[in-house]
Amino acid sequence: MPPRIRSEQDREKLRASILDAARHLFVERGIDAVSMREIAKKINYSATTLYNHFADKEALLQAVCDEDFLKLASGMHQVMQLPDLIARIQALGKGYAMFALQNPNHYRLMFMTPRAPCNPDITKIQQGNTEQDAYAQLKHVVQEAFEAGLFRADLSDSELIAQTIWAGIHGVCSLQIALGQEGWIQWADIEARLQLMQSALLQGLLRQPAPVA
Amino acid sequence: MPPRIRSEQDREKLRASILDAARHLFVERGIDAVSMREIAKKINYSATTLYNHFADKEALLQAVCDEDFLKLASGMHQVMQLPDLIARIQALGKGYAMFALQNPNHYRLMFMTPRAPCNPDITKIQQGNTEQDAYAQLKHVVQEAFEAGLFRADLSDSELIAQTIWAGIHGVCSLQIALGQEGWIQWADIEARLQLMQSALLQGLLRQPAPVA
DNA sequence: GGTGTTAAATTAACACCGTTAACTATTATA
DNA sequence: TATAATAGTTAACGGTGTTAATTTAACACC
Repeated sequence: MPPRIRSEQDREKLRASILDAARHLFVERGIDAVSMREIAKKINYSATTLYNHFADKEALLQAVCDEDFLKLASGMHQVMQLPDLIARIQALGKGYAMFALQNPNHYRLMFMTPRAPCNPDITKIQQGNTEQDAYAQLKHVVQEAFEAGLFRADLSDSELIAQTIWAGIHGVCSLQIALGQEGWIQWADIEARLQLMQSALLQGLLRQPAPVA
Repeated sequence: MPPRIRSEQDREKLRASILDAARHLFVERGIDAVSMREIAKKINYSATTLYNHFADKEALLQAVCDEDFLKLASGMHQVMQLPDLIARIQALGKGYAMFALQNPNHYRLMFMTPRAPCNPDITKIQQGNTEQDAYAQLKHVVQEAFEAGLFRADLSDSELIAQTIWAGIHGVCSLQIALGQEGWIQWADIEARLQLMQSALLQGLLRQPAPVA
């Protein structure tokens, strides 16, 4: 009932703990199944307190997403050290898929759920900044490979190439997340599906015949 | 207030009109944003009447989905007449993508939304029946092509191949549906993305070097 | 030390949601 | 004509996101 917080630092702490609680519940039970009241109860506050830190549920969701985008991007960033361009693309795909499959509910929130016609400018992420935007990293390395002449001669748009690679990996991951439990499909092993998507796409896009698996 | 319906036929009619109203609203505003009360109001009934025809919202949703699956499958079925196997695969992909992009909210419901751990056996669709199951059709033609020796020699699992092709097309469509309006991505033309995904995948999977676009 | 001000947190309330129970009015049948 | 079944209704329950009004405590200042 009293203000338990006066310092700006403590305020940040509470904000973070709201985000944490929300993230845990979202991951555990999915997005729509979690109420503001539950999130609040988990950290022993009343629901209305959340509104002192986030405008509404959508904004809270967006904040959780932002953190996840950063986490994904920073994971990717490590991989960007690899010297070989093709190996780098492959490692990006692998890392991206790992993130998706290990955080299916985050991934769903981030890449499988259309939100406000377009994400308003509420997000704190600097899109295009390779340190914060995983897609920008893929775009960058594909661009490098393109300039090195590694792609088929009839391909003239490196952004289109990057988007195709992204879509391929995303397709495997998102089908697995959405329908992986469906009994009526005899899913092949998810590793095999990812592997084949990677190799087939690269084989189809690269000038040189066969990349090393 | 009175029973406006006595014959079994009229009962079917009402059921169909509920499905229609639900579909329209879902397509218009998305799934979660539509309430049972709204659906009912649209056909001038009270909300509880819907429960005489469908166990709950989930079941109504499932019924709408079932109809869409059938529609998709029957669209695919026409294409299966094409004599050339590769052309058939390409046409399947094209038709699938058309359906997805023209019915984004249906598609979201069908392939981008994980529901009950697995879709219970409530569905009326006969999975595996090529007349009712679009995936079964793709599987079938890929199997044929596999047996005709059209794929790379190191590929030994035709189901894995089919799932990879599906994932590729699905990846392009679902990214478009979920993020197509996002301003921070300079999306290439959707037709070009579909085209490249098709040609690159086939190029990477087929034994013969280049399929005809 | 008393005073006002400000900020954090709470309770109460609103309008809506999916769903169930109880009820009403009509029809078919006996 | 009485009875049973059925199609539809209203009322209600517990839950949702969110807002308004209110309490409580800490601070700044005279």
